[in-house]
Amino acid sequence: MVAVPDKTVTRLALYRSILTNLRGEGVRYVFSHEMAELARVSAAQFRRDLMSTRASGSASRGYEVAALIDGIGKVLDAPDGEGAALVGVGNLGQAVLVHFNGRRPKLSIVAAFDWDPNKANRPVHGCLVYPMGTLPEVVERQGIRVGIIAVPARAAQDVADQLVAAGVRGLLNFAPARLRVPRGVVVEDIDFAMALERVAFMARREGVRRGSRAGNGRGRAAA
Amino acid sequence: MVAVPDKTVTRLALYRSILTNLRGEGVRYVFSHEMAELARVSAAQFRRDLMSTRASGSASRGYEVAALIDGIGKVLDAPDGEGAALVGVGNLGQAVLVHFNGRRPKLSIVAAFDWDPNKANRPVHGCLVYPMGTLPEVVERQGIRVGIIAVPARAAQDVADQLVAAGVRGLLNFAPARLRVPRGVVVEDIDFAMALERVAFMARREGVRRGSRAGNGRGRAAA
DNA sequence: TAGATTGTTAATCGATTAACAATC
DNA sequence: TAGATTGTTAATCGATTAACAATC
Repeated sequence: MVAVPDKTVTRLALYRSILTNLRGEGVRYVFSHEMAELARVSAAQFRRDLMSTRASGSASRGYEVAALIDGIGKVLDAPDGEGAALVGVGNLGQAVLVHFNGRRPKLSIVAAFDWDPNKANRPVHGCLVYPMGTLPEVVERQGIRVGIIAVPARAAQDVADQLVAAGVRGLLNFAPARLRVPRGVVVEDIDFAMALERVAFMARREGVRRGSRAGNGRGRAAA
Repeated sequence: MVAVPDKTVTRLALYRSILTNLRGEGVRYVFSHEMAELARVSAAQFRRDLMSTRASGSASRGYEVAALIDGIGKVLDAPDGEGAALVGVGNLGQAVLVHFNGRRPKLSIVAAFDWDPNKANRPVHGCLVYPMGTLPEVVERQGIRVGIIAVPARAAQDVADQLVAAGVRGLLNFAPARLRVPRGVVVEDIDFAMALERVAFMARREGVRRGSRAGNGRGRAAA
């Protein structure tokens, strides 16, 4: 696996998301400056990021959308596909299932867990919900390496410990709690409150600025 | 308003989240190296970030938790508080309401909107839900400047346009769609699928690495 | 005091941008 | 062809880290 910086990974995922939408609209080719505008990066940045995917374009037609999606997949995806486990099937967990449903062929949520016995043993949004007690067995048996924590903050550390003990090496954590994990386990936090604070702050700051092009590309002009 | 880089803003929000938890546990003082471990940054980074808050510590006891929370608030918060509007009260919207509920005294969701007439005109998780048609009037009357988009992708652009037309200058967007907004409007995207892809990739990469300290601080050791 | 931590600057590191020959 | 875009390197920019005197 070639060394790809984290920020490049983030952008590649974004490019793929945009490209998948474009493909859905029937677009076959894109120029770097078109992609750059959608992704809110510079065209040079986009071209440079593509080097890690080995995808190439032509000066006359730009890049073939399908080829880019393939190329990015070769970098980002596990060759044989990968399954993730979701813990917590409340409002948030269900929203995650819906948002994720069939978005990526090589990565899907293959098992969900919940404490509520009424939710167990039936599918929710196409994913079977298991009783919480079966987590170690199910995760281990299915070789799941990625976990999604969508439980209240007070339960998050316990869930993380269980997932890690069962073999999970990457956690997507929605709970507003700092998880302690062993070295080698990756944690990515998504905290709604923090995100909203950031937006509110930046919006206020943007209001102060005199329409300069200062900043990092956010708050871009419309077409 | 002093110029604070976006990344510093992100970290300040994180520090406050951690500090609020610590205060809840009765912790009065912290050293920079303790905060740094929780926030997964270097101690120097933390001390440096604090300079923008004017908060200071003592060599013997470290920083006073309450003073730090105050100092960060002076940088991040609107002096008189601020309200946000939520559009879409499905699973995701409700999860956002619950996660956000009372977490920040100076920033709260003051109005929610939904197309479903059955949801309208009654409170959900403490927030009144208005019929979609009243959005322009309610947002304008309440002077709301921040909006949260928790609707399906196909409706996201229309909602964004409505919010912006009503005066909103910052959008937190959960829909997997690229929003086009006028210059001066800030958009922050939260895409579950992209986040999970990133975690899956980094977890796989971490597995390949030989326990070096390479990387950017993620995947830290437990105590 | 001695040991540890804070506040702050200079040095380093890495990512982004600018530039341009090669290509279509 | 002429004009525009791609692929890739060198220059720039900014953020992070290292270092250390001042402080408790």
